[in-house]
Order: sequence, then structure tokens, then C-alpha cells
Amino acid sequence: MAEKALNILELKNNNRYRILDLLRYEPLSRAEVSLKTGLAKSSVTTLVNEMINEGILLELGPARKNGTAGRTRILLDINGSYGFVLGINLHRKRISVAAVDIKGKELWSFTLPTGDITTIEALELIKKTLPKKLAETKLNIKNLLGLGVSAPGPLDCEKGVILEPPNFKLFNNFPIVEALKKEFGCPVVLENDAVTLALAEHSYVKKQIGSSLFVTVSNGIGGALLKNGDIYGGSHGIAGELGHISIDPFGEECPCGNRGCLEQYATLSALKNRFDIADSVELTSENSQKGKAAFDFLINTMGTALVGAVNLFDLDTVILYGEFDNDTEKITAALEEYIKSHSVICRVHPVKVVPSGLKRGSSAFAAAIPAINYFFNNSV
Amino acid sequence: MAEKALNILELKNNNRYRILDLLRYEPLSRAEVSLKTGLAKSSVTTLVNEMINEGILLELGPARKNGTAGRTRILLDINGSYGFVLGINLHRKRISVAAVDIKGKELWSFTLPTGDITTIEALELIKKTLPKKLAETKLNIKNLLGLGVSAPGPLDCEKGVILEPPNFKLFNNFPIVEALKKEFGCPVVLENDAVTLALAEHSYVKKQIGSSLFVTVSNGIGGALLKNGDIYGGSHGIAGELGHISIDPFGEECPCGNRGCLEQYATLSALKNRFDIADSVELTSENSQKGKAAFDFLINTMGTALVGAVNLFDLDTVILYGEFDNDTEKITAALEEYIKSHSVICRVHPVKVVPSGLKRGSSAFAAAIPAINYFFNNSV
DNA sequence: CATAATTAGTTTTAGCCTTGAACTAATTAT
DNA sequence: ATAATTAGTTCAAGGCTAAAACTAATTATG
Repeated sequence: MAEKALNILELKNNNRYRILDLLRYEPLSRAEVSLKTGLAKSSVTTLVNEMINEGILLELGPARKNGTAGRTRILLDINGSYGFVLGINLHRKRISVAAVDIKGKELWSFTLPTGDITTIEALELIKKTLPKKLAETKLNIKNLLGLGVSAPGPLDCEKGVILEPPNFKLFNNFPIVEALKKEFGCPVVLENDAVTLALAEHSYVKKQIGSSLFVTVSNGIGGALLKNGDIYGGSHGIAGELGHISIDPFGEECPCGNRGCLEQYATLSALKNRFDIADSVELTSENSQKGKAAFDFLINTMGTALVGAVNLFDLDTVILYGEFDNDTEKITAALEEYIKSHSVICRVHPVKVVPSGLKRGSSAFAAAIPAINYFFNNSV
Repeated sequence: MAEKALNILELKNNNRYRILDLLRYEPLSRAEVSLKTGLAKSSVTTLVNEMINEGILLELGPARKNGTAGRTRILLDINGSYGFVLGINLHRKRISVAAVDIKGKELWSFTLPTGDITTIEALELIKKTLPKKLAETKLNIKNLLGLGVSAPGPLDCEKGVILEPPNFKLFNNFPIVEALKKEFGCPVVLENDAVTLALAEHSYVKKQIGSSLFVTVSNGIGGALLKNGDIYGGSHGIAGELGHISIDPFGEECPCGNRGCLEQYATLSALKNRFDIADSVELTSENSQKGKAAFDFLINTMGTALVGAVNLFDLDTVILYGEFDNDTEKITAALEEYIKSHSVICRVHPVKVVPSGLKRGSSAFAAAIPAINYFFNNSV
């Protein structure tokens, strides 16, 4: 209700966006689009045929519905080759880049190790490398429909500025969005990396219905909150900071200012230090006592933070992405059990904890998603 | 993006609702409405004049803008006497009811002590008492535009059912919305009590911009999350359960299943038991050592939970409502200080902690708000 | 195998909504 | 007193969607 009123000119666009948004998840016939949007069949015909002429949509050809009479449907699909976007993930020690077509297909990706580079140097690196790579892979910059940038920690997405991230000095307070917009002449959107991963999971792995929390575990612990596929961004687009939930107010001091933050306990490196284990495999090994202790510790600490999140957010799904590749199922099952027995809400609505369907190293791909979203509906 | 597409018939209604929604907060002229909605002046004229004819809007008469040339504005306002709604707050030991006109003015309210009553008896009591009171106060049931019901704890707002609340057996799993709809023949909406209070604060005390958490402290501790005035309801409309955030995983068992829940520490009765203090006055008294200890304890426990909420939600305001009437400013100031020094986000965006502007005992009034919202925009 | 039934998609006409421009109305600036 | 400014209205024009009647393509049925 807070947005501007719709004038009649925006109405058409609005309905076009709605149709596109439906087709992003699965090919549908005109009849099905009509049913799902509530628009009249005739309106769908008009809008769809316009978009086919413009090249955004494709007809996939006839497709039979099993065991029904009547004319065969003609499935519609987004035309992937209409254009593409670039995703750039900024990381403490590397920058990774991916090209993704508007259907969500990754065209290529690569990683640049950066080491101790300055902001200006990093920007120059991006400016030089991207056009070269585009030329090599025969992608025309004219078809570049947008650019998504993701980074850890607090950002100001509206202003397009990365804000003093802990353990991350690159691009500190630098107006990266403005700089890239100027260079590449396309829309540029900045988003938290956990947010982009959550959106990627929702759009291209499994549509998230209801309220879900996407948790990333690597150097730090990040999180992003989704409600029916929309990000809940909080006041400054930095909601979901699970890593700095205090699970022990008398615990060690954390660089963030708080004490006993989850991030100090439940990352792989923290567990390695505390329990002297070798790797994530040892966590779920039957033979290692140290591994078992570390596993229990992980479940208790992470579980405590998640119970808080479940109670506050009324979650029904928690998605885990990151370091604990090995036997993720065992970890998610244990966390689910922990939450079930420690949350009020769960007595009524059980929470599912599942591993992310995204493969590791999807950050650059994920960074591209907000740019695709922006293309499809002018909003991240 | 998830809703249905707009057909042209809904467009008009949509714009009417937008205009009404603007006028709920302050009287505006047609020109200002045009500016704020983006609708053409001529469209505003048409829509507004229609609504004046229908009796929903009123012209307040000419009003000068200070120091500008031109014709005087004619301020528009919601017509309070167009109709009213009833709010019913269900509490462990009482039911309170309020009549509120659609401008948000409380017409009357009263409280029924219920004691150990059964669900059926309580329902009968409501069915009998309300029409009697309406007749007494000369309110015509024809002008009853809606009915809002609020209750503590987990609910299923969509289905209109109160779900096994802890410490609250009344209406347990009872389809209250259906029953009342049948009896009174108007829309009935069910909402969590903290949610209704948050909406009341937003609509009739101070418009909440950004992300805010409304915290209620009484027998238990509840919470509701607002983003630009819209409730973030979570998966089942029960987000914000601050009271069962664990602040000590090794603490006492809570009836909810978790351990060391905030609710076990930071309510007035918990503090009374733990520190042997007399009342909330003692908390902020200069002379009481016990009071000081209790105060510090309150700030630390509540602060810990709030830091978690701030980090997860990226809050910029926390609003406190409830038991700590005495010297609330001192408590909010201390909490603000605690959060400032314990949250990552706050280093970038300071969080404000403020006492609610609602007077105590606003539950029934607040319960009516979702019904008003429903009247204005068909959504809670 | 022909006809009916069913489902998909298109064409065309009509109606509704918003708009923009030109207007009236009411006030201040000079 | 006249110009400038802001508020609000009227009305013709244009754009979007809807509904109905249509064509198209397939399965069910005897």
C-alpha cells in the first residue's frame, strides 16, 4: 500500500511483469497463465504475443497434458538468449564473476584472486577484465541487461555503498554501484551475499513458500530472510545477521562489539580450533570422539541461534549453505531435532532444516540474480 | 508480485484504497493526494467526489497553507461516522471490548472479568453482551463494518483459530472467527495481540518508517515486527515471539520447551520473585539496592534478546509497551545503550528504543485496528 | 471413422479508467 | 487593479482489459 498508485499506463507493464514472473519458474501455456494471473485469455494472448515479437518470450511448441482432451497447449518460456547479466561477488581475498542469461543459465564464471589489493586497483581490474572476457566468449555488451554485485556484511543497497564490513576492508564506503553504472551503462544492483544466495535458491532450486531463513557458513555466518520468495531486508537491507546473535552474553568478545556471537563458535575454523579436529569429515565420523564433541557443540550453538530466529521469524524452513559439505543431512537432521524440541512455534508448526541445493562457489552466479530480478520487475 | 494480476475493474478500487490509506494518517487536499499518489488531478477529483457521495470522505473546509499564493486547499478527511468496528481482546482472565469508528476514535470500551469460564460460555457472553451494549450506546449494528479479535500466543490467523496458547486454555483450537462471523454478519479478523498493538501505534500514535519491533511485557513477553507499517507475519502470522528467545541455553526449563527464555527473566513478576522487590517503582529507585540489581538484570536479559532481534531484523526502532510504567524513559535509555554497544548493525545505524505512546489497557482498542485496516484495503 | 466433447488460443467489439488540456475558482504578490 | 499562483473541475481522447464468438486441435464415443 505504500507504493505509488497505478496509472493506466503502468497497468499493462504491471501485467506483463506478472506474466514474465510466472514463466521464470516453469513453462506454461497461455491458458495456464490466464488461470494463474486472473487475466482474461484474450488479454494474455495480446500481452504474450507482444512479448514474443519483442523477443523476450518463446513458444516451446505443443505439449500434451497427460490424459486430457482438447487442443494441445503451446508452452511459453523465457528466451534465454534475449540477454544476460553479470554477477560479481566481492570476497575478502578474491573477486568472482559469472555471466548468467535471463533464464538463469550460467554461461561462464571465473575467479580472480586479489590478495592485498586496493579499492581503486580492484575496480580497475573489474573494468579491464570483464570486457575482455565478454569479447572472448562472444557476448555482446549490447545484450548486457544488468549487473549484480554482492558482498558480505552491512551494505547500503539503496545508495549502493558497502559499509565498513568486519574483516573486509575492500570497497569500504566506496560508491561501487555508481562507478560500475558509469562504466557499463546498465542497471547495477548491490546486495548482501547471503541475500543473493537465498534468491538464487528460491528462483532456480526450489521455490520457497512461507517464511524461510537462508544461512551461509564460511568465514562468518550470514543469513537472509525470505517471505514467499521476497527478501525481508529490514531497515537498511541488512536483516538476517545470524552470525552476531549472542548465544552466550558472557562469552568472548567479538570484533562486532557483542559477546559470545554464534560466528565465534559455529564456523568450521572455530570448531577446528576448539576441538582440534582436522576437517568437516571428522565432524560426522563415527570413530572420532573429538569429532562427536565438535558436532554436538555445533548443533547446540547453531541450534540456539536458530531457535531464536525461528521464534522471531515464525520460520518454516531453514536452508543451510556453506562449509559443512560432509554429511550435511546429518547436521540438518540434528538441527531440525534441536529446534523442534526448543521452540514454542515448532510445537504447532514443525520447522524443516535442509541443505541448500546450490553447489558451493555459487556466489557469483547468485550475485547475478538480483540483476535478473531487476530486469523482470524493476525491483530487487 | 505474488498476488493476482490487476484487471481494469480492480484498478479503480485499488486507487480508491490508496487515497483512503493516505487520508487515514492526515487530512490532505485533492492536490496533495494527487502529488502523493501520482494520480492525475482529474482522477483524484473523480474518485474523491465519488467517495464523498458515498459518505466515506468529508470535506473539512478551506485550509490555508502558510505563506503561499493560490486558491485555498480543501482538506479531505475520513468520515468517522460512516461506520465503526468492534475490537475484542481475549485475555487469560478477562475479555475486553471496544467500539472504534473508522477514523480510529474510541467510542467506548469495557472489560468483562471471566474467571474460569468455558469457551462456549465465553462465546455466549460475547454474543449477549455486545448487542446490548450497542443498543445502550445507540450504535446501529448496520454500521458495524468489521470485528477484530486479538489473543496472545500462537494463532492461525488465516483459519481464524487460536492454537494451544501456553497459560491460556480459552478458545483452544476453537474456530472463533467463523462463529463470530456467523453471529454478527460482518468481516471478522483474528490477530496476535502484540501485532494489533503495533498496528495501533503505527496508525494512531506515530507512523513507523523502516523496520520496528513492538514489544509487549505483561504476563509474557510478546512482539510484533513492522516494516514501513506492514506487519511481517512470518509463515503463520506468529512472528515476533520475543518472549521465547533463549538467553541462556542452560537456564531453567520453560513451559514452551526451550530453556532460559527471556520471559522467565524479564517480566515484572519474574523480577519480583528473583530480587524480592515490591513493584516497578523500586526498579528505578535510587535508594534500593535490590531495585538496582533487578534493573541491571532486566537490561541485560532484555538487552540480549533485543540485540538478537536487532541483528536479525535490522531494526531501527524498538517500542516498549507494558508493565514498566514507572520511569520508562530510564529503562528505554538503558536498553538503547546496551544495544548500541552489543550489535554490529548499530555501529552503522543506531537503534532507537522508545516507550509506546499507547496508554495501558489499549488491547481492545488495538484489536479493532486490523478490522479497520481490512475495511480500508481488504487486507490485515 | 465420424461426430461430439473438450481444451487452447484468437479476433473483435465494447466498456471502463485514467489522462491531459483547457477551463473555473480563489487567493497572494506587486 | 492586474499578474501570478495554486486548487479543483470538465470533457474529449486514448489505452487497457473483458466478454463473447470465433477458429484450432485434440480426445472420447459409438
